[in-house]
Amino acid sequence: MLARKQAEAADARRETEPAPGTPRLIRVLIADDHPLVRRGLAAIINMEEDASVVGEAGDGEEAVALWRRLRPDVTLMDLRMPKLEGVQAIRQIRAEDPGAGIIVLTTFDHDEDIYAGLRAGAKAYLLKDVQPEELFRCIRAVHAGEAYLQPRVAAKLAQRMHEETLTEREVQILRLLAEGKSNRAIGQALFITESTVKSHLKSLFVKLDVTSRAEAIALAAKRGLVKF
Amino acid sequence: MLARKQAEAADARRETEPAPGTPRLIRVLIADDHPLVRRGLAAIINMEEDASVVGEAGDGEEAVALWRRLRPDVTLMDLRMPKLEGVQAIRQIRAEDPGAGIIVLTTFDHDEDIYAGLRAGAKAYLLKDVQPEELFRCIRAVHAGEAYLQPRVAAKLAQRMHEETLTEREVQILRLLAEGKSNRAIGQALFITESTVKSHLKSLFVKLDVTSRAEAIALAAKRGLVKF
DNA sequence: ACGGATCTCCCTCGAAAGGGGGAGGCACGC
DNA sequence: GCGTGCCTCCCCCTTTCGAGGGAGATCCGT
Repeated sequence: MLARKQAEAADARRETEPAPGTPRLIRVLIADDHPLVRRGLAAIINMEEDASVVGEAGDGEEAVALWRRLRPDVTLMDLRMPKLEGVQAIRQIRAEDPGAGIIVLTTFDHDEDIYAGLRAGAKAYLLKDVQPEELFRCIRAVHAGEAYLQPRVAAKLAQRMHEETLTEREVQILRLLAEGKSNRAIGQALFITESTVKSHLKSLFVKLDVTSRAEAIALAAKRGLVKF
Repeated sequence: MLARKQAEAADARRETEPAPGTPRLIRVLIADDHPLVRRGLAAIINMEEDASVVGEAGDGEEAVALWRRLRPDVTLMDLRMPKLEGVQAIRQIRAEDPGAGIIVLTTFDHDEDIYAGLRAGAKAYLLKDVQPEELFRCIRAVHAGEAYLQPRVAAKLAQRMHEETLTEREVQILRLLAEGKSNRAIGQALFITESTVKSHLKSLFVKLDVTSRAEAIALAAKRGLVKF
């Protein structure tokens, strides 16, 4: 698998390429919707002796397209991006190469995001408050085929295991709830009766351990189940 | 005022200082709680010929302290930071030098944040999705004593003008509401009766143009009036 | 001294929301 | 084929909300 990746990489060398002479650089692709962050990350990664940024993507679609062309060793992927969410982009990439080394690099420490990111196939999940040194360590680890988790992230993930998982329907209802809709409006939106909505809400409240819809919204926001 | 700033800057040259020979560099201080972002920003700013990052702060307190020591020409300030919020840090700095050039650089485009940042005395408000070129332009503008607003930010600000402003009490109640508290609980928290809470809620609903507490929470979250 | 804004508290009343139960249908896995 | 989980809908009942009024107190700027 490694041999194959190297071979494909050889003819795909295009894009930003600051140090061509040096042998065996870790080829990094950056996907982040903030140009400032992309350029900043690229700058500090390129300062490292063993890594080189070969491409930058500003949204999920671009990330997948660039990954196909460049076949980077490591992809740094933000989650919240236009056009295609990071999680979806990861799925598409992993569908083509299950061994692809992808690092989620984001500000969100919601357990839901972490879980979704890793489930999609990311090898590592880093919060943007990491020290640069830790990022470099992570890049090298993923390049070597290893997984990498920050303690904080691992703790969040473990915590999620102990939490009740909501059904698809419950999440739908929770989202509509968070938009401020009434039970009746939720029912109309989902083509079910108000009774059914209440029924779902009941189990929802039990699972989230709350007693009011307002509490439910607050908790859902904290966990990243709904986005504003 | 400019002359004074230059004079003070002369003896304060310490910290990170990559290009000392070149004359009249714009001396930039970065305050952001993400080391990765700090280093990234510093890297690309230092690539510019006329600017140089002289210091990096990881929280609000550090930002104020470093600003005192370094007296930079321009300060890039994130809003959400540990220990001391960006807005507070801006206030403290402006209290010492009303002419201080401060640029808010953040991901939040909530009108409330924008308003608070500029009211505190920032000369510019940039969203992190700006192109690096625009950031450089902004730094130069602020260094020249000018204000700088992105069209998107200006639009948000204009929009806010047409919105009803909430009273202090109403904001307090809105925050407790967003935590999922009942009217009674809110009353107990604020040492007022439930009737009074309802009374405030009435005007709150009218101002926000909503009909339920859930809607109010959703809207407040969108506007940045409450943080999760 | 005045209006205006804000905060405080009170009333009623109908409409939602929440708590307690039960129950049928349906798909999925063991 | 039988349980299990999920979705659907129903009942009753109590509590809370939200809408409609009104009203006194304070502070502040003019």
